[in-house]
Formats: sequence, structure tokens, C-alpha cells
Amino acid sequence: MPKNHKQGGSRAQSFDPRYAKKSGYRPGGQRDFGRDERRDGGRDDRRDAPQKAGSRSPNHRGYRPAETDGAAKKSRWTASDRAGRDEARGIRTHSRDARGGRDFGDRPARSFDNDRPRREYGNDRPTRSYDNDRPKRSYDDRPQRSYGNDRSQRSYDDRPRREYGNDRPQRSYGTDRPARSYDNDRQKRSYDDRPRREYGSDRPRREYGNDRPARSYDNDRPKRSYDDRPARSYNDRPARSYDNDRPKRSYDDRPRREYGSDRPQRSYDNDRPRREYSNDRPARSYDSDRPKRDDRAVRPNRSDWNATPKQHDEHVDVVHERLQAEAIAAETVAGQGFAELGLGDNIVRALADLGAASPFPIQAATISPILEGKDVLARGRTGSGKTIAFGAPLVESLLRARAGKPREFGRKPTALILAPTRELALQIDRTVQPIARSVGLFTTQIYGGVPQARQVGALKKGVDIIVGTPGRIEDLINQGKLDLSDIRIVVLDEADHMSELGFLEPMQRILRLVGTGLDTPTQKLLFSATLDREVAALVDEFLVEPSVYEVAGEDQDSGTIDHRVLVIDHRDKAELVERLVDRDGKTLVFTRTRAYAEMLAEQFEDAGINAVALHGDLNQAKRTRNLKRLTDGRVNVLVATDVAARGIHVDDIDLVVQADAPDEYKTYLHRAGRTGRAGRSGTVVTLITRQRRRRMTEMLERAEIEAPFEDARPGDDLIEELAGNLPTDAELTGAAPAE
DNA sequence: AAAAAAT
Repeated sequence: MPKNHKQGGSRAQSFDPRYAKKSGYRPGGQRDFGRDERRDGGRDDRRDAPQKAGSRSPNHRGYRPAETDGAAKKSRWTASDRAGRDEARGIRTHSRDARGGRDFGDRPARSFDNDRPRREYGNDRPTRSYDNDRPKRSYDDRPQRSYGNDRSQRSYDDRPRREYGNDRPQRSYGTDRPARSYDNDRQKRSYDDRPRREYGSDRPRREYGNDRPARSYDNDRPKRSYDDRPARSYNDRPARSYDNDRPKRSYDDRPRREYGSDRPQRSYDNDRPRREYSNDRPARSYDSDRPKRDDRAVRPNRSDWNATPKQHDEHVDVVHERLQAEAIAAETVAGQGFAELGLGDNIVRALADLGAASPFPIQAATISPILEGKDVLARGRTGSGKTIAFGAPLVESLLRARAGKPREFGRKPTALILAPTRELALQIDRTVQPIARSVGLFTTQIYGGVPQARQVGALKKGVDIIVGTPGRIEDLINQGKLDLSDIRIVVLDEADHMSELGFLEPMQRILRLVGTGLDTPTQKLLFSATLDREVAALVDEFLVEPSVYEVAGEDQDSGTIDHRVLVIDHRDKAELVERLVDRDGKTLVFTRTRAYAEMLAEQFEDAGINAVALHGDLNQAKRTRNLKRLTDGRVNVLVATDVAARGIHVDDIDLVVQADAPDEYKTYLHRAGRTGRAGRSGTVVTLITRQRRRRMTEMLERAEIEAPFEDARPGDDLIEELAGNLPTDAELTGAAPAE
């Protein structure tokens, strides 16, 4: 304790220099005046050559020199005197360290054109963040490319260095790693606490100390037990049983849990009207839709969405199977082209340019009902073409709704596509944008980790389709820069994931804001490779008579993926993973945590295997760059968290290694779906320890995947075989005569 | 545990 106080004292001492700094700021404010003088001296220089200033920066024409030179000269002095301290706090970081010492010589030459207007903008305009963002991010780009070149420009160097330090690397590494360590500590503590409580605090002491030893031995048993044995012993026993109560309580708890932890009750309360309503409606819709459903798809029972308390993962399987059981047959859609499904010529051409000459089954199933304006749930296996399945009819619908009206400047967006990761949002936009542009519609990406300014600028000009992630979209809504009241169609890609804890509430908030200015409710489209009742929370609140589509016979295991499970010793994991990725083809390694992803990537690099990481601890520039390195083929190994599990499409990944086995079957399916795309073959290798075999077996059952379990050690040929480093029999027979 | 805003 006293140490803590001393620490506090030391902290207080450590504050002192800060106060000293702050007190230094006040004289620093004076110094700032000096800077202002210097600045104005600079302005005087401009006055000496005002034309130069104007001519040098025509973009800022009339901004300062003309206005301030004559009129606001002294008021500026005083204004900077007054506001100077505040401004100085912003300026200081740039000016003191960077300018004060180094830049004076450099300033007039180098920084006049570039720095001053920016800094002045930043000071004057309320939106410093914009200006800060622009240079920061632009600087972020520059230093990455040109760091080596820029060192001579020390003033520039300071900013990016600080920004680097401030923004992600230092903060994230600095804060997160300790945060993790703290998390670890907590767990340790909690583990520590549990035994302490159990051992020390309550039960053992009371039971041992009070009941048996004290009463029974001393008082009861010897004396009373002879007399009253039956009665007292009976009394004692029930008393004990009451004390224990465990069976009774567990019994009490069990029915409670079953009843529902009130979930059935709630669902009854909540759902009965819904079910009745929905029973009525579907009855009608059944009549009308039955022929189509017979052909294409069938709506699941409403109970699928409702009767699912989140007790165990297994509940999802029920829905999973029911959905699969009633699905469109691929043959029934064979032979239809995009045009027959109702898409216009321009869109059909754009699709052809994207390599989609004729519709995939999931596309053939969903395009028509989407064009009819229905709410649609669709399940298609990974890589089955879901983006076009919603993207193309979405564009067609917007086109029809626009009905030849001209594009207005600043129009509100009319369609919103939501994705769980930035990379996926980017990828969706890469597909949807050319389709939209083919008919004169515009898309923009709204996601975090990048400057707002460009996104906001696009919104101001007016866009039709927004593709983005929930956080930045909500951010811009709250800033009043994004208005969703005209959204006619909203798409949730990876909808089941978007319904999970942490995503659900933002999704609900966004969906409540969508289309509020329209006469008709916004059309909702929910897509995922693992669509299940997890989306019930969203379906119940937001969807009207949704139709569910799925392609029959297209379960995940029907593809070209070879699933293998290696049972290993934990201490062999690092070496085994390394040997697996030491190969020619593109390999994607999944880990459970960001830290382990980073660790493995570094380990591979140390071993001479080019590898990059992809996880949420990286800034967006690195995330984008590292993913691109894999798609470009500049690197063959990507180590990623589940940020890369869903949706990310890289053509030729032929090996997926799960260094950490997933906990959920859906995660397995999505991770595995990164390979075997576009009809190619691929292998998924999952490393587990012996004690995890049963969990793995159960998960594979849920995923409906068959995979052999094989014991593996670092030296085994099996590893080389899985890595593809052993020649096949054909190659052996072919290679032998060759040499 | 990860992801999703920014700072």
C-alpha cells in the first residue's frame, strides 16, 4: 500500500514536469507569440511578394493574404494571443518540436506552400479532424512509399512519425498488448479466485467445521444418537439435504432453464401474435407462391425463426437442415439467362464483363423475387455467387424506381449494402460498382479506418448505393452526414454474422433508420452461406413475409475441398504449421487471436517464408496492403484472424490451415470456403490436440463435413503430402524416366 | 475472441 502511495507520489512527481511543461506552455504561449511574429514575419514576406503567395497557391487564393494583411492584422495578433494557447496546444506539437528547432531555415522555402494553409485551415475551421485526417492519411500513404525519401524533410517526418506513433501501431500495440496481458491476468485471477472461494470461504469450512465435527461428533452422535438415532439421524439427513439442496436446486434450475429461461415464454408472448399474423399471411402467400416455391424455394416454418432459445449451438442445426431440405433444385433454373430473369441489357453486359455469363443457381433463384420487391433470405454456399445474386437485381430495381429521373446533385442514397468487415465491403463494391455504373448509378464505400473526407464528399455529391460497415455508417449518420431515409433496399451480407452479439444492436439501429422517408417499407435482403435462425431477431422485427431461397444439393461438402484433421501435440504446433505453409501454392492460415496471427507471420518470416498477417490490430492501410500482397502473389502465406474468414475471395488459395481450430461450425465452413472456389480443388487442414478430438468431431458433424483424423508429428510425410511437397504417383512415374 | 468508429 505505501508503495502504491509512493507510486502515486511518483506519479505526482511525474506530473510535475508536465505541469512544468504546461507552465512552460504559458511562456510557451509567449513563445507562440514569437512564433506568430515569425509567422507574421512570414506573412510579411508574403506581403513582400503577395503575388508570389497568390500565384504559388492559387487554390488558396484570397484565403489569408488578401483579407488579413490589411484588415485583421492586429486583431489577429490579439486573437492569436487569446486563442493562441488553445491553438498552441494544437500547433505546439507541430510547431515546437518540428518548427521551433529545425524548420526555421526550412520553412520559408519548403513549408510555405504546403504547410501554412493546411495549418491555418486546421485552426480556423471547426473540422480540424478533416484537415488532420487528410494530411495524416495522405502522409500515411506517403511515408510508406517515400519514407526513405522524405527524411530530408524533417518537418514532414515529424508528423508522420507522431501519427504513426499516435494512431495505430503504438497505441494499438501499446494498449492492446497490455490489455491482452490484463485479460490474461483477469482470467488467471478469476481462476485463482475460484479455488480460493471454494476451498477457503464457504462450503468446506462450514460443512467440515460447523456441521460434522462440532455438532455431530461432540454433541449429537455419542449422546443423542443412541437415544434418538432414527429421528435425529433422519432430521440430520434432511437437514443436510436441505443444506446441500444441490439436487433440488438443480432440479429447480433445470425446469426453469427448460421453460426458458423464459425464452419460450417470451417467444410465446412475443411471437404468438406474430405467428398468428404470419400464419395468416403465409397462408395467403403459400397459395400464391406455391407454384414458385415448388419450382424454386420454400419458406421455412416460422418456428424455425422463433423456437430457438440460444442454449446451445446445436439448435442452429435444426434450422440448418430444414432450410436445406426445402430448396430450389439447380436443374429447374438451368438454361435461364440473366435477361430472362428480368435484368436489363446494360446490366447483363456488365455481368458478362465480370465473368458471369449465365446465372448461378442462387442467382437464378433470388433475382426474380428481389425484382418483385420481396424480402428475401438466401443461403448459398461459399463462393456460389451471392454478391451478384443481390447486387444485380438491386441495381435493376433502383434503375426502375428512378424511372428516367435525372440524377440530382446531393441526392440521398437509395440502397445500402452492409458487410461485417471492411475488406468484404470493399470486395462487394468491386462487384456492385461496375454493375451500377453500367446504368449510371453510383456507389460509394463507407467504412472505417480511412479518412472520412472522401466518403463525405461523395455523399455530398450524391450517390445511389452505399456499401459499408456498420461503425462508420452510424458515425456518419450521427454526424448528420448520411441520411438513410430514402433507402429502398438494404442488404445484409453475412446476415447471420451480422445478427451476432455486438453486431446485432448496430444493425437494429441502422435498420430502424432505413427508409423512414418512404411510403413503403424498405426491402430487406439477407444473405449468408450459413443462414440460420440466428437472424430471427432481425427477421422478426424488420422483414415482411420473407421468402427463403437455397440451392438444393449444394451443401458445403459437395465441393472440391479435402478436409483433414491432424491430431498433434501442442508443443509441435509451431513447427507443424511452419512445415505446412512451406510450399508453393497460396496458403491461408487462421488463428483465433490477433497476437497469434502476428506471431506466426513473424515466425514464418524468420524461417524464410514470406508471410503477412491480416487482423484487426493492423491499420487499414496495412490490412489492405497485406491482403493485396496475397492476391497479387507477392506473398504466398497470409496469417489471419477470422476477419478473413467470411467472404474474402482470393482466387487460388489451395490450402487453408487452421492453426487454431474454430469453435463454431459456421466459422469452420466460412474459413474452409476460402479455398476450393470457382471449382478449384483445395485442402483444409485443422490442427487439434488430442483432448479436442470429441469437440472437433461434433463440430464436423454439425458442419456436415467428413474429415479423417490423423496423428501427426513434424517429421511425418503426411505433412509434406498435405503441403503438396511430395510428388504424386503420376509425377513419380513421370519424373523417374525423365531423370 | 474477433469484428465494427475514432480518439
